[in-house]
Amino acid sequence: MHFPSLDKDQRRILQALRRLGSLSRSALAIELEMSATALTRLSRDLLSLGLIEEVPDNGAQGRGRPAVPLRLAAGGGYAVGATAHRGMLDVALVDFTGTTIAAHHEATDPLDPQAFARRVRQLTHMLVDRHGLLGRRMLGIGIAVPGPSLSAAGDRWSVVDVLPGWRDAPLRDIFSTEMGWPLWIENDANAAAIAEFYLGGLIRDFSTLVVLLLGFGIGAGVITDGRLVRGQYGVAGEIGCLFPGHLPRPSPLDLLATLRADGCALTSLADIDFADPAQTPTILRWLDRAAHQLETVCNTAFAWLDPGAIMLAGTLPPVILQGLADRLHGADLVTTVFQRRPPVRVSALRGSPITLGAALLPIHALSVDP
Amino acid sequence: MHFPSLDKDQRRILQALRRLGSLSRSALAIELEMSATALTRLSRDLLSLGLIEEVPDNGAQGRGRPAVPLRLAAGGGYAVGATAHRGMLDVALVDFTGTTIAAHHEATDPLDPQAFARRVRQLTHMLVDRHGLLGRRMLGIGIAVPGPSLSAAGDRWSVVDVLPGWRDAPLRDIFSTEMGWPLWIENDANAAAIAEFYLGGLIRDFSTLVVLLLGFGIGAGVITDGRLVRGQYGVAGEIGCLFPGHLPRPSPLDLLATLRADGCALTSLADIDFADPAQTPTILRWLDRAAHQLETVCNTAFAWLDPGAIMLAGTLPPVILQGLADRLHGADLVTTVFQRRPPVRVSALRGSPITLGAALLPIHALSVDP
DNA sequence: GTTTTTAATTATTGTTGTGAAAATAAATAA
DNA sequence: TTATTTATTTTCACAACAATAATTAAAAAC
Repeated sequence: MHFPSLDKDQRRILQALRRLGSLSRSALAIELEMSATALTRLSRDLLSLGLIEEVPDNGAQGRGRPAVPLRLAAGGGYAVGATAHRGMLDVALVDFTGTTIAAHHEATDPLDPQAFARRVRQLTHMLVDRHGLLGRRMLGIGIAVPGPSLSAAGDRWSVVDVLPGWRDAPLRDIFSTEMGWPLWIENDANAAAIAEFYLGGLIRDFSTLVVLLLGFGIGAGVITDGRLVRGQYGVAGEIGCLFPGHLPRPSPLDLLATLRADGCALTSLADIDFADPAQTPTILRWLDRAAHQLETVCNTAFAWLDPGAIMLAGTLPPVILQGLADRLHGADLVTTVFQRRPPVRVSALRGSPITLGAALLPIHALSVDP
Repeated sequence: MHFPSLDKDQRRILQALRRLGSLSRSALAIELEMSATALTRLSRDLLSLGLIEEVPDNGAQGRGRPAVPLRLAAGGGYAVGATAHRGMLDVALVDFTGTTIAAHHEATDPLDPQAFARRVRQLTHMLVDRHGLLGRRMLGIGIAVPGPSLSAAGDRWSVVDVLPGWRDAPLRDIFSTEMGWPLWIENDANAAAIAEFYLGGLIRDFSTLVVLLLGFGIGAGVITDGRLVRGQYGVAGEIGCLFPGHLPRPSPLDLLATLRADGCALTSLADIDFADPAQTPTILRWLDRAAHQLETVCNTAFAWLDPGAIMLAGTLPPVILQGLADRLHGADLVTTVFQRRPPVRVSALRGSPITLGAALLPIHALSVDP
């Protein structure tokens, strides 16, 4: 059922192309310290698997036979990602380069895992049909769930309890019998980290990064040396617990609550509007307070993990995330000890990093050795 | 010059034996999901390299040809570890199983890197001679330095400035030209983490752990999935920066300073004595305060890394470390969110975990793929 | 055109690793 | 003693792979 697992050298080629875009065989051979012979064979295999392709018209390059750059082939396969929120269902379809082919977003009644899996299967079939992918290689499906794993194996998940029937259910069994595709289940913040890594371009410059996901609550995804950090029992990055339960934590719901407390009649996160004069003062106050709380988070992230970048992502409007980043840039973070600017940035991904990251999980698994 | 690098499967065998002690070929074949044929070949190679050996008289086991367990061979090689402190020089010699063959501790004038390397070479030759290791396989030398790396490559180090001429010196060049052996340089807390992992028995139960090293200042070593976490620029685990510069941090020097401020005339850490009635009250107060400060450290470690264990190690008397651990056990750490007891323990290693960990670096490098 | 240059491929050859099945080893049970 | 059982080793045919050198390809320089 699984796509044949790739050789270590084949994975190295794919990862180099993912990092550097396109490279000729000879450049790859130098980059990866392999012989040209080996590279010919490996690239032939990858070409015939359809995972890479030659870049067509490549302009003049001077004397000698022109090099033919290779790049990842969009048609190398596709993958599906899905997320469950309360009352929402998100599905994304990406090609082998990670580009979004289609994204689907719908409001639903709260679904139990079985119903969720059935609906995701339906939607997948619909999207596959609509985009003419029938018969093309399905690499698998990634599902991002809010909440940490209950086991290192990732069979059961402590899903936040707004999703009825999810907590402690054997999600892996349920999903894989319901859908039959190769399956990855991952924490939503970890999925977002994967998305920022591959699609946000961080893979070009960094091997270690942290993604702060301001979503339902607040969580973090950590990648070190190109690998997700899950911890001994799968709860690494659960930074929500750093905030005492009786105090507000810097999450979107907290902003919503703050706005309501100040008399703004909002029904959902979507109503938050920085430009609304009724909201601006409250939002500014919240930004100051939330940024102050995030200082601790950033400081401890630096101290423990030394990430090359800390990305802010989540459901908040970009303006508000940028407000947090600006305040953190101005703050006295511990990076100054090492004479570095705090590398806090705002996610620039179009589309939900959670769902995109979920869709990238099957592709990520092809690139990283087990 | 390097010991021939091992096959991935050979490394898997060594790591399984390091983890599980001793296993017969057939048990190994099952454990590692290899064929008996492959295991015979691989174990023959490792036997002829002298890295493993058969366990002699193994009692009755029931019907059938008795299984011959294999184990790591002490004589498979030896490695040297060295640490520089202010006015101290520590060297340890370990065999391939990680057992200490000899340890040497001496007081010196502050040494610059060249002089340090020369002295370590001298001592190594002396210990090698004294223990009849001439001609035996020298796997390399590990050097633990206090302070973080200045680069991901680990060529230059931001060594704490009590060591004159170390900071920002090209340590790798200096040491390797001076000694000529395969060389690893590592942060002292990371070295301690390696020691706890292999010698403290944590490798049996955990793949993710944190070691809090209360040494000159306070630092941490992090291992996730059996690999050291160094971060993007090599400063992961530098948790000293979490404590504001103008306030005391929970380090041995701080305890010393606290005792002195209370009128106890101590000259060095070695004079700290919990049983001394003049010191006890101060130490108790310090323990409460230090444990409270460490709560934050432990909480953020749990939140970011989800370690299977947090080990307390360092130069403080075990009684005092145990006092910290007891207080942390009683504290309301965030692990309780996940219904777990905080797995804080005190190092049980005999000998300096820093120097032992340094000596294990060449051995660790044999086991982990690059 | 011919030469030169660089890129990529194809023999060629030898090495290495592989699992299946058969053989051997060393014990207990009958 | 002989049969049985389990562990390990050997045999063997074969696939994967790598490096060198020779070859082909496609362009620019002459």
